[in-house]
Amino acid sequence: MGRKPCCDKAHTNRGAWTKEEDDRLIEYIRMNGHGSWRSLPKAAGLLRCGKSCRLRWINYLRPDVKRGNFTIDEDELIIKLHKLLGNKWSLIAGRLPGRTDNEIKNHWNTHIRRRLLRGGIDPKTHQPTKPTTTEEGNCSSALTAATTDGAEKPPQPPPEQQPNQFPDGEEEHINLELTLALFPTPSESTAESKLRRTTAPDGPDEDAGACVGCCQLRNEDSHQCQKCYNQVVNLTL
DNA sequence: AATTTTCTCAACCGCACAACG
DNA sequence: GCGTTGTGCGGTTGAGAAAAT
Repeated sequence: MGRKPCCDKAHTNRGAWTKEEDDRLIEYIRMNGHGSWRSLPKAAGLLRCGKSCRLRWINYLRPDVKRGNFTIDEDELIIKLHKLLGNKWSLIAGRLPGRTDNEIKNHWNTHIRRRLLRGGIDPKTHQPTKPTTTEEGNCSSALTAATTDGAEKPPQPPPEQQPNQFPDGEEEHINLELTLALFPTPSESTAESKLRRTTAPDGPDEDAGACVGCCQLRNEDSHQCQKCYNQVVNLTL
């Protein structure tokens, strides 16, 4: 017995999508919604695996996908979120409207990671790979300093305008604007229902935090989740 | 101009997890 | 509680583009 494969590889197209396939997928989802990804390819007349359709839609065809280069601000936000969340690309993507987890993951691996290494920062721990000054050890400055393959370096704002700089070693808190859906709708993904953005004007509880491990709302004095012992991050900053 | 090397990123793969019967 | 199914996530691959020689 065992589980059926997600698709019949012998009868599915693989590799790059054609314009015709894209059009067909867009048209089908526009008319019917995606519904069950598994049954979508057949219904849409595509010789593709449901997973492949989903990926193509989410990463490329969705109308709200932002294409093009990442801005310095986006890079810095990615670094900060990565420091906080690790390789939770989908959560990081949730904080960058129009960016997909795959795009951010690629950007991290091909650009940011390398820049951090060049700047003497370990991209896994976000700590200096060797003893450095405070300034050198700052991920953001490492990012911009290491962008320097010469002319690539962007103009720097004056020090007082540098975003998210926390002198004196003060702990950095960034606005995650996270909230929890207690009663997720069926259409929401699991991760989305656990940790999703909010536009609620009143915002979350002043003392609330979210565990980066189990994604549960925590209203605890401690900075450690009592359930899974992961870090609890502030929701209000 | 031709060839080789490096880089980028779309797509695939396998696993984990939740939902359901 | 267990097995099956569907979905989503993170790691990895490989084709094509760009740069270097």
